[in-house]
Amino acid sequence: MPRGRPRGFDREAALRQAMEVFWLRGFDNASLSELTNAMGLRPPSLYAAFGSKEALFKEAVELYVRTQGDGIWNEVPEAASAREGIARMLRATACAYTRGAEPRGCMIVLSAPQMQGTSPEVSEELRRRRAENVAVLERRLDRAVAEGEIPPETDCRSVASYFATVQHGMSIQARDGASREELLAIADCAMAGWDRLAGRTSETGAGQGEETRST
Amino acid sequence: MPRGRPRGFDREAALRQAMEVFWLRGFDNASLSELTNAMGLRPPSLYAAFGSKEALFKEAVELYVRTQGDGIWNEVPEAASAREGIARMLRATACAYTRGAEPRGCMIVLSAPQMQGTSPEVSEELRRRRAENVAVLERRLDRAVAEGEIPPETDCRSVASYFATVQHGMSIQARDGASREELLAIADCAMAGWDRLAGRTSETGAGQGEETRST
DNA sequence: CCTTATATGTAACGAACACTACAGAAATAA
DNA sequence: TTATTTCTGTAGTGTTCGTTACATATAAGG
Repeated sequence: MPRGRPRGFDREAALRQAMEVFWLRGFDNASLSELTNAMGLRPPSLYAAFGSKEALFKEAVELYVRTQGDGIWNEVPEAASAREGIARMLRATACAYTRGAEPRGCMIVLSAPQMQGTSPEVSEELRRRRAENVAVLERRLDRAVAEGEIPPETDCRSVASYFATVQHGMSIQARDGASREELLAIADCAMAGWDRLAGRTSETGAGQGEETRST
Repeated sequence: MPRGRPRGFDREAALRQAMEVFWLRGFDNASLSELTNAMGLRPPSLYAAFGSKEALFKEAVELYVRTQGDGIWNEVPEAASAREGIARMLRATACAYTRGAEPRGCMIVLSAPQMQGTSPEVSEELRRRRAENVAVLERRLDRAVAEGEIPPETDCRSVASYFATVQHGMSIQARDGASREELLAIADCAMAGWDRLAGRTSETGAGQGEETRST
């Protein structure tokens, strides 16, 4: 169906390799030669297929969110309770950040955290996605208020920011070499304040459950 | 007393300017021309006085720790209780990260968070300093156990990692534009789990105090 | 066949990077 | 004074950066 010479490489596979490089090295530290090496192609092919380094990064971020982030953030709206959703999100984070090989921590957090790199577009895109994650948490907490899981006087915005902050911090810990057990322990510590943060109206039997730290 | 031509600039003032640039932009993103511009000197003077970009950065980090970090971390060993020390550390963090102008968040966290920049030395140095902060927290918690403030079965290492994680995450939030009030609310949320994390043996009347969130 | 359209490899582009050779300037020591 | 030592400004070094011109290769449409 296409008119000219067909592409000689798998676009999706190449994008996946680019994602790994950006994830590991960040946007600015990832050089074109490093990217083309990992992707197995020459610069003109990269520019023909993706447009620019910046555009390639944006696609890589989308792929990251689609393939890596979903397993973490899907839990929040889908879980039966806000408490369970957030606890699962934190535990899934701990597992995702210590999965196998090198790239640990979150690409959205680590790719350009100074907000002062060569591309303001990239910084802003990542900030927007981080804010969206906070919003996901806040919406779930608002819903929990509406459903009577947590009391109406709960400061949903602050609580959402708090759990997002823990999740961001876990990226640094992961890059510093924290093990899965350590990250899981951190996740459990973060949940320890739930009753104080979101009252306790039983309803879901909030006092028990398996959220006590065991390590 | 010195033999040759005297230096034509204030070394400390120049180092302070360099610190600001590294703090705002990170190690790799801070270019030599940007540094020399901010410091008000030419490259040969910089290299004569500091040796290299990497050596300049290390001195800038020392200056940062000495002038910015002390106000935050001194509280931990000095406070009467571990609880008070950690709460003050988090509140001081919230204030420090929203002090006046641009550079927000922690230089130690934000300067090279990918651990994959051009200088492994720099990454390792920053990682070491982050680990030292965790150790400060853990030592204070150990002491609190010894003094009977918190129960002996407390997992001091995990609790220390947890509070360090919150502090790291606050750097990201600060760069994303969080206000002082938001960061203080996050700090209070982080402390909400204290009784669950470190038991409660009264001793310091842990149930009351001003740690309830107000915003 | 020829035309058109897209992809690829070679080989570069100008710009920015960290860094420095060199000569002159400004101080002390004799 | 002259010699010595250190700092400074000019003007570079070679390298790498992201990006692209250009010729060639490979497909479909006519």
